[in-house]
Amino acid sequence: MIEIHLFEQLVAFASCGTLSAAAEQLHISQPALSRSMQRLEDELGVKLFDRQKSRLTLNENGELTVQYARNLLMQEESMIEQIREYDRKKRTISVGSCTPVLIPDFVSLLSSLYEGMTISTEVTGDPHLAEQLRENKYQLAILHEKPDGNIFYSLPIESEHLYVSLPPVHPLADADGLYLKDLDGQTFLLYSQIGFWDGLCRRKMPSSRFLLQQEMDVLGELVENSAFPAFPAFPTDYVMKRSRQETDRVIIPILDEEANVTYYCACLKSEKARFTPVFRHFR
Amino acid sequence: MIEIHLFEQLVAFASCGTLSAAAEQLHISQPALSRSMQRLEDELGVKLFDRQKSRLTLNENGELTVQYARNLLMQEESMIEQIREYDRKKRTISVGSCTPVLIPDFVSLLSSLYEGMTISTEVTGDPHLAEQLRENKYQLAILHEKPDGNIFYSLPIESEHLYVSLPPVHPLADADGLYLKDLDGQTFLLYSQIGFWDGLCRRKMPSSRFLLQQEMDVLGELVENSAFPAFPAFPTDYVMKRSRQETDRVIIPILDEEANVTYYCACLKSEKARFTPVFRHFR
DNA sequence: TCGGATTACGTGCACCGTAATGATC
DNA sequence: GATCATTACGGTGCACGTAATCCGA
Repeated sequence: MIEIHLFEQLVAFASCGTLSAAAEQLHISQPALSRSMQRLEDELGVKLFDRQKSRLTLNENGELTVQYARNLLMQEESMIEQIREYDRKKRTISVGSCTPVLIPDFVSLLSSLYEGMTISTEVTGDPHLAEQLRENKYQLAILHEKPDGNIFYSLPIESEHLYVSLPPVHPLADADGLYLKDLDGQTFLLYSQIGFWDGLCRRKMPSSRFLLQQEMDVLGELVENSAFPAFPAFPTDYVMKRSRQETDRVIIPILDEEANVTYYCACLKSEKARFTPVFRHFR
Repeated sequence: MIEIHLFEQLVAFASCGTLSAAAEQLHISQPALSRSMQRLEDELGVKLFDRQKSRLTLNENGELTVQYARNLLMQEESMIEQIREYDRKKRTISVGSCTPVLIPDFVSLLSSLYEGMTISTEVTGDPHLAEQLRENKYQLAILHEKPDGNIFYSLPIESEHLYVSLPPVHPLADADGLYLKDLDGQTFLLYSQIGFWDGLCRRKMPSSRFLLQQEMDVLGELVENSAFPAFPAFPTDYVMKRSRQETDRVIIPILDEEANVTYYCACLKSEKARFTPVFRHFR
């Protein structure tokens, strides 16, 4: 068995061209590297270099060995990476959600139920969330519809309604309710992490422009100080229930059928047992 | 980068079940192995074992790592083997021949032309000799016909005629020449390393039985002291020219067209330059 | 003369083995 | 008490770095 660092040093030499350069790159002395290469040849029982007294070059054996060695090193590296990844995955619960609003509560719930676990969350507008759940990219998902396929277990956990926030001076500000198509063509402030709502807005209001905001704070600021209608800007009932902010904005419900959403929490049936505490909490 | 001997030790532990047994197998002390495993966990940053104070077992990470490690070790082993093989191949010239008779001279020719090289020879009746030459199983081949395909370079080097050796009392012993079919049905002594002649005899004399002899000496002995007809038993002209043995056997030429053979020496065109000294010798 | 490889040589520390300790059956 | 793992400790070999040497452009 030949230690892998010898191959590593050989590859360094192949990349650098000289022992001195390679030694520097490896942070060892030149003689040490020289001896290592001699030892490598010795242990292989194969000459790897042409020695012209003041110049060391790889011969055919050497070139071949470098190829193999690169391969071996990559293999070991990837192996180590996968082991670490495997371990990490076991101590993290990965949640994919179509909406940002439920995340904080959901995370604190998970944290209290699964002590020591890392909870990682991702908000995505991707309609293939269920597939990613199946592929184990996520262990839990929050979806805006019940996932089909009998490999999933799911439970409705919350419902939400979409509102639009308008400035009082807006021509539609006195409506009791609005369809999205009524608003089509206007320019909106839109939170970028809005999840699946994003797709709905763009589909129903194809002529509108959306000014994406990464930061909720910035969005709030802009909402207060501009005449743009805004999504979600605390316009969904879930958020409204919780933080009744002071604002002069008019909040108008959207009448489209799709503006009424029930969120489902889902996991693979095979992991149902693991997550019963979560589901019990919502039942 | 993690040294490979740590993985080797881990695999040993997995095979043996306890540190003590593994340590014995590895010819190191138990504490040394214990520390190695701790270091492995440390360098991976991943726990590999369940420690129950007096019993060490692999956890899930450990099982996975063992799988990967076995793989890596096999890969390294095979890599080293291939490097050595590659080197060895460069210092040996491998010759495949359809006949044994030319081998001694041919080997001594090669030995004198390519000092330091190992000459390895194989006599084969396999009709796919040319293919094996193309596939680099051999660098040189001695064939009984010119190989076709313009990837080969070849030169006729010798011709040979097949004779049969009969005891004087044999009913056909006074013939001037014989066709193989005249001999069909009889039982022959046959040298097992006869190469392609073997196939010819069996094809032309399907009803005959052949008593194969591995040793030329034994064959000679049997020829002298039995009434069986024999091949080749010094019956081909090439051999006859060189060693005119004392024998009371009658040597009769075979009249079949195929009994007259020209041998070709061949190599890949791409290796022609390397072997010009050989071909020059025969030209 | 400088840059690069190898050889010579002294040293430190990494790793080993022995011994002791702890734990479990 | 036997077996097994871990910790403690002291010794040693080995690989390292520095220095010297050799060689070639």
